[in-house]
Amino acid sequence: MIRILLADDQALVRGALAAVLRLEPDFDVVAEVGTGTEVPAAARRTTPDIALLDVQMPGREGLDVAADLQRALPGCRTIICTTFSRPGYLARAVAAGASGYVVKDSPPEQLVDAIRRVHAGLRFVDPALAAEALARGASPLTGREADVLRTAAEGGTVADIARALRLSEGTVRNHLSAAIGKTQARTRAEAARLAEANGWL
Amino acid sequence: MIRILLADDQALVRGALAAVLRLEPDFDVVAEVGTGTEVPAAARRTTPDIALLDVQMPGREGLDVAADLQRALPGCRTIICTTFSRPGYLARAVAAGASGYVVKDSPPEQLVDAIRRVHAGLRFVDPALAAEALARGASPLTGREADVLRTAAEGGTVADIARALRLSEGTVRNHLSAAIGKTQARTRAEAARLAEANGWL
DNA sequence: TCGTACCCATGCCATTTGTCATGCGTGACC
DNA sequence: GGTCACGCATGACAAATGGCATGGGTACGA
Repeated sequence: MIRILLADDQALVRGALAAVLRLEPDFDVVAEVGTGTEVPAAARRTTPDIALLDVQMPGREGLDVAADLQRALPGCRTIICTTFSRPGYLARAVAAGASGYVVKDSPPEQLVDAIRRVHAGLRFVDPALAAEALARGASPLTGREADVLRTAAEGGTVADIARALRLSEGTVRNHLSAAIGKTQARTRAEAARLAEANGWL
Repeated sequence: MIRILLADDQALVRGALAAVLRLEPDFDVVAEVGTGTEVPAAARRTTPDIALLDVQMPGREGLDVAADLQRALPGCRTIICTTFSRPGYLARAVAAGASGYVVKDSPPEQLVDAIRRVHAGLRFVDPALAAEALARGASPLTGREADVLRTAAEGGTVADIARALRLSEGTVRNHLSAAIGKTQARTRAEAARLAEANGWL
């Protein structure tokens, strides 16, 4: 039996996924949680073989949780399962030690297939996304530029960003300017959109 | 038997939902489609009792499709099922003749319950969302303000928006200014975020 | 040790943006 | 017919923004 931990904040989706996974005779969904913070405790309690994590969850992001889980339970492999096919997310997932990456666009069989492969010690990455990631490459943004752009995405003024990040306004403008240039955008809003779409934030 | 049409662009979610609905002995999922444009044809072919529509789908939005479906197959009742609990969406769903509105956050039992109620001729709206909608009220934006704000959300400059909407730049600035005032924002980006979050776009 | 990359900051300047006042036309409503 | 809300436009002005140059500090690898 393959023991599975399921983490997704949308109860309807989580329940439905659990139902479809339980249809496989060799699958056993041993835990279902709705937040990232619950994952470590649930994993220690149920010792799953596979942790299926959504990227966006209240509390802690799936990508952060994956890294911790990797250290705490080396026997448990993680698969990231998300709505967003963003190259940057894939890169971060791999860096966090995830063994698989499945996009929610793909058919259910692909998820089942991914779980079997990862359980067998292989890796699985959505083919279309893998190609996309290779084409787009890594994030051109420096850490600070990403911080500033992330805060700018809220829609506040330069003063707001500077206050939130405890920087001078001039510095914020410089980082924004650099980010706008690197993303080939013309306004910070566009830069934020592009960076977000690529998973660079 | 309650005949159900399922429309959701995420194949994994769609498949999982179909699986969980098929567990109910009196439910029959007669059609599964991944785009809004496929819905009318599939509905005519399979004559479902209930159409379960996601809001965001490629092609046509679920809300638009709902209105058409209402006219074409009066016997088929629609339930909107979406990730987003936005008051504005609920208002538009009701206007489009939908009989139910379920948020994907809610547990699977609630969806099953909603389907049974709607099939029985009742209405069903997620309780938390209904309260939210009452509290926030309708959109304060005029049609043109919403247009401008929607275009502004792409991140372009005033000139871009003016060109896209064939308006003068001054007019665009006026609409933006009005929208910023009404949403109590301080930048157009913030106004766009707030309006989007409320489903006013 | 040097070069390089990054972070932080300051200052300057042209452009863009947000705000306001004002005007005109249209359609809805009393 | 008058009033009102709305869309569209123009003009003007203060503030915010985006480029760009410059300089200092730190960390890291050659």
